Amino acid sequence: MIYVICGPTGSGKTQASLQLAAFLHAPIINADAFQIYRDMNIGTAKISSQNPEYSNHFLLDIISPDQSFSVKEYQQLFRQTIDSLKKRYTNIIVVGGTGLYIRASLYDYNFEDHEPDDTSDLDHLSNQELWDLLTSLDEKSLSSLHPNNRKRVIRAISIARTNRKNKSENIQKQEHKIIYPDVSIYFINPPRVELYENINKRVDEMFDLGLVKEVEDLLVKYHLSLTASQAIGYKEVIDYLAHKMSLNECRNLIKQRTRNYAKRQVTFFKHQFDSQEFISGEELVKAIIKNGK
RNA sequence: GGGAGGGUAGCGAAGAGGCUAAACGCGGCAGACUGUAAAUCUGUUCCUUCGGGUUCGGCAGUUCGAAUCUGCCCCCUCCCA
Repeated sequence: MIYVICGPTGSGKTQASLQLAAFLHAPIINADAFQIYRDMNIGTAKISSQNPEYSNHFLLDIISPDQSFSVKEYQQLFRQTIDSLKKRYTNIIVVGGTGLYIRASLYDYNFEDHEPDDTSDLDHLSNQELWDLLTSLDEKSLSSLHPNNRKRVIRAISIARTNRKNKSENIQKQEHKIIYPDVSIYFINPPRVELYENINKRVDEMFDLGLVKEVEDLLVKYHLSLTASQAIGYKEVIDYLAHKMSLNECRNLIKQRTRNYAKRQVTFFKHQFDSQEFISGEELVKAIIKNGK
């Protein structure tokens, strides 16, 4: 049985996963795009490596912060990990807040074979010009995109011009089903006010734990990759260290962006997954334990 | 006490007689999501029974018509004393 625990940051996923892991004798697979990275600990609210449960985690601390990472790589790693863990365990827990990673891994997403090509030749084009270009290459993909969403429009163009199949064809070929037979998805969705308060509190705690120092060390040790440098809590501290804002502004900005991010996560989980919803991690754990007895 | 500049929607900030329920930004709310996803993007945001109603510090005026002009009053900031 695969137990997927999802929810916004600060909803209590980690705590719930640890309790469930103990109850179900299950390993935990991380589904968080930034806990993947080594040496990014405080800002990602990662479980401490000192915690005895740490060794029970997979897909945690597996990539160096100077490396880029993508859903496709995650999907591969996830499926390999599930396959090997299934030989040893009857239950597996998946926890994380990165909806796309979870969805791409669970569902029959099938990313194109070719690496995305260099799209720098498209940079100077206007949104409208990109849109027109995509219209000529893959008209069907237009319906799922917005002209202002450059990043996605460029991606669709890139796929269409480097692969045999374009994006819309590829998606059409999929069945949009979960590929594993035994998955249950649990969604922790706390009341908004409570969630936001918790996020604010947690950001303060991160600073108390030495977030600024962690970022300083990170910058000394690595040249952060494009993906790693996008982490909330890190990019803001980097700007603070570059004297672009005060410490207080930095702290408030992190809180702000984390709240905004949490809202986006809620939207994703609410609509992209068929899940059982709980208002807290405790409720979730209670329900599963009750069920298991 | 003298002088100058201000008070606009939750916040910041435009607007200087009609085209203004009031640009824009932030925040809030809602949404999208198939290779950067802690990313990227969209919609909405005075009230409303969708007919309309009530707004731009307050009151009183001018005007066919005022957030915009006049008078008085109340606050705020800065300069001189």
